[in-house]
Amino acid sequence: MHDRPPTLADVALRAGVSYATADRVVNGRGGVSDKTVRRVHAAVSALGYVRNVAAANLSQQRVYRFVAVLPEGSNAFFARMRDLFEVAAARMAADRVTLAVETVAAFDSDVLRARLDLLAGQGVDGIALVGSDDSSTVEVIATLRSKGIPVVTLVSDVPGSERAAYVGIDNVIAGGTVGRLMMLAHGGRSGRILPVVGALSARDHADRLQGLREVIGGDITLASVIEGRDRHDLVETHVAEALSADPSITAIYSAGAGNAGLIRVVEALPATTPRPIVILHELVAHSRRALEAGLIDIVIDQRPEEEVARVIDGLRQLADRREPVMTAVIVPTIYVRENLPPEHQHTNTGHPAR
Amino acid sequence: MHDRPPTLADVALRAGVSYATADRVVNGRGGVSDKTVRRVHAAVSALGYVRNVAAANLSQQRVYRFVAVLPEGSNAFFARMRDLFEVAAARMAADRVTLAVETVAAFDSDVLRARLDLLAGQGVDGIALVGSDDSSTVEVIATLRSKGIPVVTLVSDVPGSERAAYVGIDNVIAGGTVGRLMMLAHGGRSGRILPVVGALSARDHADRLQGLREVIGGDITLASVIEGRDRHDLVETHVAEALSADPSITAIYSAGAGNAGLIRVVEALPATTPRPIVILHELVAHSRRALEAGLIDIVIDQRPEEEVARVIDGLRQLADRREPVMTAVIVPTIYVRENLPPEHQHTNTGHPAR
DNA sequence: TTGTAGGCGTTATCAA
DNA sequence: TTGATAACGCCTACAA
Repeated sequence: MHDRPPTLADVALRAGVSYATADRVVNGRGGVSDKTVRRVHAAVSALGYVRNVAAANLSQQRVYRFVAVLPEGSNAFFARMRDLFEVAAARMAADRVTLAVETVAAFDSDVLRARLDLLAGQGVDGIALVGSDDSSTVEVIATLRSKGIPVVTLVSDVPGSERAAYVGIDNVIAGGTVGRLMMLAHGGRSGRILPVVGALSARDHADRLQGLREVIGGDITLASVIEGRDRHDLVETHVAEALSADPSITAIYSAGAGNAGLIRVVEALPATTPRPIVILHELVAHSRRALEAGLIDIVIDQRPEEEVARVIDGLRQLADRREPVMTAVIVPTIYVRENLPPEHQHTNTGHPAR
Repeated sequence: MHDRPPTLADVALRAGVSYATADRVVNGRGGVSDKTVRRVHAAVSALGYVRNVAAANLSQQRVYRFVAVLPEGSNAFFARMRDLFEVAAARMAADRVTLAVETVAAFDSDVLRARLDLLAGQGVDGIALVGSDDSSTVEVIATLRSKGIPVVTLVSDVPGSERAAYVGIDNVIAGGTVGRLMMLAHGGRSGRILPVVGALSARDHADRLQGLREVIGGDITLASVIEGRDRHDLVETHVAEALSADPSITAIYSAGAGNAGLIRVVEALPATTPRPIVILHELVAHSRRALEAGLIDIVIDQRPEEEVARVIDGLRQLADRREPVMTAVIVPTIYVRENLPPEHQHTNTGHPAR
């Protein structure tokens, strides 16, 4: 009735071999005769043996050491992500897995490279990093992989690289989603969307814009793109100018950061005319408040909570060399005022501590 | 540099007591003098000792036995959920946790009770079940809890009960979200929403309607509610009637199941007039296809994948008597045509196998 | 090519 | 009130 799961000892017994031989077969260590191999395999499937990962790790004193490398700086989104990693790290101590969160200067691939080389020498079992497009990053990932250290790209992929997996959204899909919502919100009427990005050269922003273009149609047009460099001051002035220059604008889509500036513009708009429809990315403190205040309509979010969970799960699987289950890309989630998740406790300010 | 995490032996050594004594203190087994207790606690925090769960479970030959009880029948949503549980169960074999998925006749609390009583006698470590409102269920949960078996309610809560946690969406929030989207889609114009539910007596459906009511305003009104008993044939005829009887209807919100019927009605609508805005619940085969075909606008989904993950994680934590982290309710997710997740492999048909 | 045995960190039993 | 120690299932060094 209450039979415990079979152990390797059970398998060995049934196959009529020693424990060590059964182990050699099961773990493919070689040096076993064909006849024996078959006997052991038969016993394994007859008994339904499944290796006990916990016991295995215990015997090896296996400690998982993972590192997440995030861009440093004052970005609210990555501050949130850092929080999430740290909370997760605390929860995992009892499972003998450590997760260190590091920050490197954003967009400086030399610094990143140096840091990763260092980590490679220190017995790290897996690394998660926010990808960037340059070839230098591709190389580092290849180097790490050759040393047996799997790399998972996070938020932004490094397509040509040997990363084991990408955890993040598809930005074309995200932009397309925004497009659909814009269509819906215009309800067949004509309209003009003002697109705001950090820079058109940024891959993710460009992808989002492309997704938007693919979906909008009918009487909806695009105004010329504003590049706000993800800085709220620049976003503020440029958007304010664009709105006063072109009264036909009915909607704003901000594909990048610096949205505090955009929100200030909307807030300052005269109450006489209906404000434009506003959709932007990432649920952070200021976008949440704007949504609650009715200043903006929709926030499209890449769910950092889910991303963090997947990164950790994925790294663990890779370190265990289990079948990599690694499910598909993250689905961008749509927040309106009514389905906001409960507010979390904020720890990292996003500003460098020192 | 590469120091392994401290073990209880390290703690004992530092506290100047035997291993067994340190164990007694750490696990609160009593029978230790105050002085000693303090010494051990001091050592624990000095060294930063964290109990190694894997080793503990190994020594106890701990095998987690969880059971998920789902309503049987031809509901596509629960078929999907069953799939998800089964996939998760397979993945967990190596971690010595078994998860059996059972189905009981929907809405028959006597059958449910009998099944649960049986399980209680069989050494189950935790149960997930889809709640229903009746007092009988409240009692069973209390009984299980008194036997030390934690219960997690899933999809539908049992508020007055002693369930350890609820994993599911807040249906008022879900309805409110729909309300907001309806407002957005009408863009200030007037409109009339046709609400479709399974039954007004169903708690979740009623909650969704309430959420909707709380948000809509302006020139948006509600037509009288259709009760379709979650049957696609009834939904089909009633919705068709309502639409032809009231041409002022601009939108349909289906808070329940039986949406295949609703979709057929929309499909058959004359192409002369713009079709109504349609929002419904749960991403399943037919709602996905309708979204892709442009027959409906939005699907609001409770993310069964995430629910299953949380149930398992929660049950495990409860069984381990760790701090129950159990995060808040699931946030209903909004799908449009563009952000559909990749289609999954379908296993359970939703129809009883025999 | 095959077998033996000690150790991983914890629990629990038996002694002192 | 305290201490010693045999499991638990697996890995691995060593022996045959």
